[in-house]
Amino acid sequence: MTIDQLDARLILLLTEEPRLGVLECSRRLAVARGTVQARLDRLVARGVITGFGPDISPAALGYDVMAFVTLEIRQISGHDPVAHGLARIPEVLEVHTTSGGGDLFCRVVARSNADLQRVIDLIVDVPGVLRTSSVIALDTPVPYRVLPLVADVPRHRDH
Amino acid sequence: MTIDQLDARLILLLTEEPRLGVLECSRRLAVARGTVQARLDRLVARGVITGFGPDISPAALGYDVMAFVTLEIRQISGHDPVAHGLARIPEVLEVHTTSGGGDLFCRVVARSNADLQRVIDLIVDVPGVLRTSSVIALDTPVPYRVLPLVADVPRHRDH
DNA sequence: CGATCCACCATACAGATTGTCCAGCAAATC
DNA sequence: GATTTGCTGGACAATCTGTATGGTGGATCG
Repeated sequence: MTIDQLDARLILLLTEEPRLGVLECSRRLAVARGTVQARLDRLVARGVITGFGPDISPAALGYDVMAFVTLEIRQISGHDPVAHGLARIPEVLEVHTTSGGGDLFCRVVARSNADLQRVIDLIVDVPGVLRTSSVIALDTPVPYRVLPLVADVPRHRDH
Repeated sequence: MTIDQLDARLILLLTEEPRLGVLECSRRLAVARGTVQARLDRLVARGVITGFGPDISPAALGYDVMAFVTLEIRQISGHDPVAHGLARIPEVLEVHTTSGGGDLFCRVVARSNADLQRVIDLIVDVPGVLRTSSVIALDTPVPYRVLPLVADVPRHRDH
């Protein structure tokens, strides 16, 4: 279940210039348009490409502070209800359960350091949350990326 | 520096159905095509929309294991060289410097738990890295999202 | 108050792109 | 050897894009 070189090149191309249409891609990749179309459909069907949504910068919306929060939760309450409660907080951008056991881990944003306190208070108010410990991200030397993984396609013959 | 309701509706629409063209958007939002075009341009220019790249699922590429790694680094070496070294590892998806001080925080993926060990070894080999502690993400009850922030646009009159 | 600026609407037109279908081929599969 | 799969190259109508125009109402400013 891997992707081949053409897939990788297509993904790379689209990542660098997302506005490209199928036709233009086919020209750049020197393959037939139908091929690009088929590959794209296949990548989406396989779940490799999960979407083409616009990428939004929370910072540009005024959410300048980003932090990672580890939650200790009450064991008996289980992960799900807590995760549900967290999902209702817009500033909570993602939530993961961790290997630790009774812990959840989440990424949050806030408009300022003071605002972060408000957000953390919201989190603490979620039933089942016992304690939180947060770490503020000051800088992001390597922003989220996946391309290196994609570019790293050797001669896996697929299928 | 906020966005108004129309911007928000446009972003929401595009997130839900990214393949929509400008024209179709204008129909759905009941505004003129030129307006949508102008809004989109403005959002991109302002940095609110940072791109339209395809979203890739590492899991679909065979990277089933995701983990968060906290790095303790040698103070004198500084953040940057270390971050640089980390950036060379494809499995390192993002790196943040944290409020702690001598710490870096990163998200990594791997093909398996055993493979994670390999990745961590790569990280430890980066000059300046003293120690690592990693937490494996078992599940992701709330996948990364930004829409709630966008949807949360009251009557901020912009400008 | 009148002039001006700005965002938006409505419309237009040429050129390009999309969705779709078809036939021919080559390599891999059974 | 027969079949399936993936790619090519071509073709079509319908649609969309880039770009431009003029007109309108609201807000700002001297």
